[in-house]
Amino acid sequence: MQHTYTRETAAEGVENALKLLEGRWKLVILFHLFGGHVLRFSDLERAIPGISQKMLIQQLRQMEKDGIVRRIVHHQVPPKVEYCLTDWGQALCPALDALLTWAAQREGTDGVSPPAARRD
Amino acid sequence: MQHTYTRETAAEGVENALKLLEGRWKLVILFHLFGGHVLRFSDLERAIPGISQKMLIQQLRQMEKDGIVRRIVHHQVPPKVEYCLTDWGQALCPALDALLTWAAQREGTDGVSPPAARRD
DNA sequence: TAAGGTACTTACGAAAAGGTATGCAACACA
DNA sequence: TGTGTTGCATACCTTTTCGTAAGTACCTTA
Repeated sequence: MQHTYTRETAAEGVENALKLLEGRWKLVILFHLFGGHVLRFSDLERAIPGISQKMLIQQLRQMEKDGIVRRIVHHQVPPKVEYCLTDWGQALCPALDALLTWAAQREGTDGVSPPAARRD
Repeated sequence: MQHTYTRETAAEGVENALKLLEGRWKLVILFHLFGGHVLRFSDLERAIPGISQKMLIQQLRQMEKDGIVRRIVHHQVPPKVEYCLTDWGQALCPALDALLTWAAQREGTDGVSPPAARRD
């Protein structure tokens, strides 16, 4: 299958892709699930210091709705819910790798002299 | 040169890379400059319907500070300022392509049934 | 009967991002 | 002297995002 993009549709496509990854904590969660890891809610909570339950569930739910994360509910008491990546979620790896590679190229390619510290 | 990433540093690296691309209009601007295009402020303004001058200059300035965009000032009256990508900025192409490819894989890989329309 | 563990939900407020509107400096031209 | 062009800067407001804190449902165990 082949796609042809105009400037606008390409920009829109990437924007939509980025929207799925934006949001505080999403990438941290993703990288904890990469590699086929299956983690409980409380595992993630413990693994990611500083995150609140609200944020954790919020980001997980969005990624689930977006088809990146799979949610597995075990009907027990006390409750047990596990999270892992979908195949499509796992397929993110090479794309993120490309970004990482690009970021690493920063020094040496161009005459970007200042350290360019962003103020957020 | 080789990097080894932990879950955390990889997530942080990607986060930092994404921060450079986040922000309304940035990708649209980028895709207008890809291919070595050199555009004036007013060209971009006209090329991107809906953008305000404030947003345009704001995003351009950030990308300039981040080393993605180069700003060329011609001291004339009326003023003439041109914008183009740095080499590093151009190097973004393959990474964005990887994202586009990933996004296009959505259907067919996994059992993501609903169209998953995001409410923004 | 009370305490505890798990996976959430909800209310509230601060901060950041984004949009609209207006102003300004410099000079050329009429 | 007044008007027009270009590339911004600034003030103000709305919307979205993020963080904190508290509460809930369910059943188990002491």
